[in-house]
Amino acid sequence: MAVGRFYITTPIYYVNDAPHMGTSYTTVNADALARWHRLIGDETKFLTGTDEHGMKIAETAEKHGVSPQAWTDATSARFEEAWATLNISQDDFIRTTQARHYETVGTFLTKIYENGYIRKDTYRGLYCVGCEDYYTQDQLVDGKCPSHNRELVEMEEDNYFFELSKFEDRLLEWFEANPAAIQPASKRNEALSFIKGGLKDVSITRTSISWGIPVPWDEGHVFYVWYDALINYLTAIGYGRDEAEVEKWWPHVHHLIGKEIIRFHCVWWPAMCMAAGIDPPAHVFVHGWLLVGGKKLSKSMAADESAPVKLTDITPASLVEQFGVDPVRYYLLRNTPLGTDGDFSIEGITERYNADLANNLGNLVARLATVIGSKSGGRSPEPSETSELKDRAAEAVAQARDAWERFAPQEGLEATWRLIGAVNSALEVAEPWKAEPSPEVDAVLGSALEALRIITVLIWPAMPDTAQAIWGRIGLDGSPTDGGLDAQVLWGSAPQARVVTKGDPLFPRRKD
RNA sequence: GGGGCUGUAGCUCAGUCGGUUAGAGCAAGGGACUCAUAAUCCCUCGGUCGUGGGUUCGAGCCCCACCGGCCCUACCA
Repeated sequence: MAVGRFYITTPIYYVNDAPHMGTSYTTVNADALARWHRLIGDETKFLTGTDEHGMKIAETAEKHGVSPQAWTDATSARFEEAWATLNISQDDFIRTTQARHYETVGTFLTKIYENGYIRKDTYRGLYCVGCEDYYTQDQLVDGKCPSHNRELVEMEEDNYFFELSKFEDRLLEWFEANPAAIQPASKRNEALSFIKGGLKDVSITRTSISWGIPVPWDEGHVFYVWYDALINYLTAIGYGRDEAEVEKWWPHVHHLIGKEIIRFHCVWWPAMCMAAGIDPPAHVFVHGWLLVGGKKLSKSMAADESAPVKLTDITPASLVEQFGVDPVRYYLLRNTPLGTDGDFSIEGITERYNADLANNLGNLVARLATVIGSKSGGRSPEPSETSELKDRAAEAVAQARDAWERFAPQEGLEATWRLIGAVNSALEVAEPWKAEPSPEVDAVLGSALEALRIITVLIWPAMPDTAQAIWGRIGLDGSPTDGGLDAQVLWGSAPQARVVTKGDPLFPRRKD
């Protein structure tokens, strides 16, 4: 059950890459979860942002003839725009180039340094001048740099190392004591077996680059990009600046991440927290990847039709333009359970759109409005206390609540769509369009409308615009979130005799 | 190469602790209906649970091998 407070984060996205459907997947899921928790009345903090340091950024900026800061200002803005397009409701958008982040990173890592978990050492390795980075022997292809195919040179550099190896036992204990800290279980096992395989200390600073956060106790060094990035979750709650805020939100955080960064979030990050003397994050939820199964996307989506289509080639804006924001959100949330890999295709989204949105939900809104218009004078009739739909609605609410609590938007929406099916089915049985206006007909239509009202509340976290639109059509003021879920899902709690209007189809059926 | 996750109906996915006849939605076929966006409702079809072994009274589930997909291997949700 809700603890009354909900802090959820996405990873911060690296600004060298444009926002695409992969990053959108994470962000939309986090947004819907945040919205659900706001709906049930939790004090909610939803954090996303951009990761802006590192050599690649500096290089790219130079190539464009601008300063790294100017470059990241421009690219970070693209993420904010993309999230606006997807109706993302973040409470805070963090950038690692902000002063507050420099401050928190300095405080946090100094703490680890003082606690004795950071040591200076000389890093010797094979260095690729093209990449300006080190490689290990087993990363090489034919003894050469995998991306530049050139010979590597033996080099050495003074680095600070985080003594990750000292945390093996403590991490294992933490995993043991907190079986639900990393979900799903399959991903937890993955992290666990990585730890059991033995941990090596990690190099966390560079002297060869300057676009990063300087090491407070040794000015010639900057922190390596991943080490400052993870700390953003603390920056946003004022670590080192506002202890009351930290108390309030930490460690009860929910990190939503993709499976490729398990290691950083489930091994490094908890160890870093331990080293700094704070509790590790309470919950890391790892989702899978959306895969494009070899099906060809339309020309407007892919730059080159002959090339294999990658998810990262699809921009949120192009999809939203084609389908609308809520259908895109719905598809991402509904089609694949969080935690396993899923399939992404234009055929898939079209199918969901037509079946779930146009035929089931959209058509229900339309048919109900029409029949209420002809049989109940266009005013919302009173729902029946003995309607079967009352029980079905309560059931859907309970199932949705349970599902969202478990980070399972897919199941929450499934439960909601079962209720939509029940309303369509109930109308079919009663056939109110055949009868003369009567109290019995009113009871049928009033109950169906009341169920639709509850459906509207339940879809709000996934499709806020659509929920608001239906809310208006069924004659209600304000928003489906007013007063919170418990109040809104009370059967018969809405004002009666409201004006119900039909309007244009919410989701016109698609022919493609 | 090494470490790991995964494979269930044409498609997308459930399947608890090993326990009767493996479920849902979509798609397909049939019927009903005509309020509604050719929508809706009811019924039906559809599975050698990747392959081959093993453990067990009993395996989709546990063990081994192999095959395919994917992630990590120190910058990709």
